[in-house]
Amino acid sequence: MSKKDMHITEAELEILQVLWQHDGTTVKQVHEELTQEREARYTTTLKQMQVMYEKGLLSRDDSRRQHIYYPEVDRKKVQRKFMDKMMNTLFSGSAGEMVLNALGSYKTSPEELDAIKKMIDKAKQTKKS
Amino acid sequence: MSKKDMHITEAELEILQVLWQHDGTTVKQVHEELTQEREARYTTTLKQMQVMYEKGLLSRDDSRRQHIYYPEVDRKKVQRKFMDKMMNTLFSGSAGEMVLNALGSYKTSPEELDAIKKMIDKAKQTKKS
DNA sequence: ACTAAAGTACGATTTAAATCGTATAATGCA
DNA sequence: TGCATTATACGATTTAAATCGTACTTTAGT
Repeated sequence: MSKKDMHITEAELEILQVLWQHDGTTVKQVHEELTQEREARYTTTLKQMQVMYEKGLLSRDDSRRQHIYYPEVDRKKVQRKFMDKMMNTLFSGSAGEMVLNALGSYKTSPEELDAIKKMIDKAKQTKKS
Repeated sequence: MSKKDMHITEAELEILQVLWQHDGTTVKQVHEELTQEREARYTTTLKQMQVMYEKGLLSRDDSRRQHIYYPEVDRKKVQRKFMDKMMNTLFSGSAGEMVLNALGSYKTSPEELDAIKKMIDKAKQTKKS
């Protein structure tokens, strides 16, 4: 299965989230972050990361005893993939509806609001010219 | 399990999507819509809807032979729940990041862009006062 | 050199979701 | 009435994800 259409599970997503935030992560680190949210045995986390490694979702440096893992999938691409699915199954394919909903539901900082406005203006600009 | 924290699966979401678009739907209708996307036996769809009915996700009128199903979960609430999860596991909890990403990735109609702008202005207004 | 501590490896099990086949019931119509 | 058609009911199976226990390995400290 190509990495492009690889199915990423819930648990895998949680692990990726941790890995994306560091530059090389041990199983121990990941496990500690995960278990702040929910319970799990250490070997469960370990096994999951091993499976992800076999699938090619992660790479690792095993030259030392404590292996160091790295994400091998691009965060932006994964975000995109999940957004696509959500847009299709929950917002009838409308990005606008999704965005309106998000802005209506969550607090957003003024800086981000400005950034969004700029992005909209840019999009309109492109359309006009 | 309360409907509030009920876990909704992928397949269930697809079925809900169809039901939300009609005012009462037969298994046959749902099945026909689903199989435009992917293959499945009729009894698979039927069984899924029966399970959803038992879980309370759907209600139905079985006074006639051909049962009519209705969604019993609110679309907005389900959207919200899935967005929450996505925001947390993929956008580090930042709605702004998610919105910027969505606007950058998908085409959005000028009307919707205006609507979004209005919403931003309203949000800012609230903040100031 | 021995042992405790801290790792990884990996098969086996459990849990949950999705799929399907077969039985049965109701309906319409020749 | 009898039969083909179109439904639902539901147990059983398959598939996939997540979890865990136990065995083994490496390292550091004494």
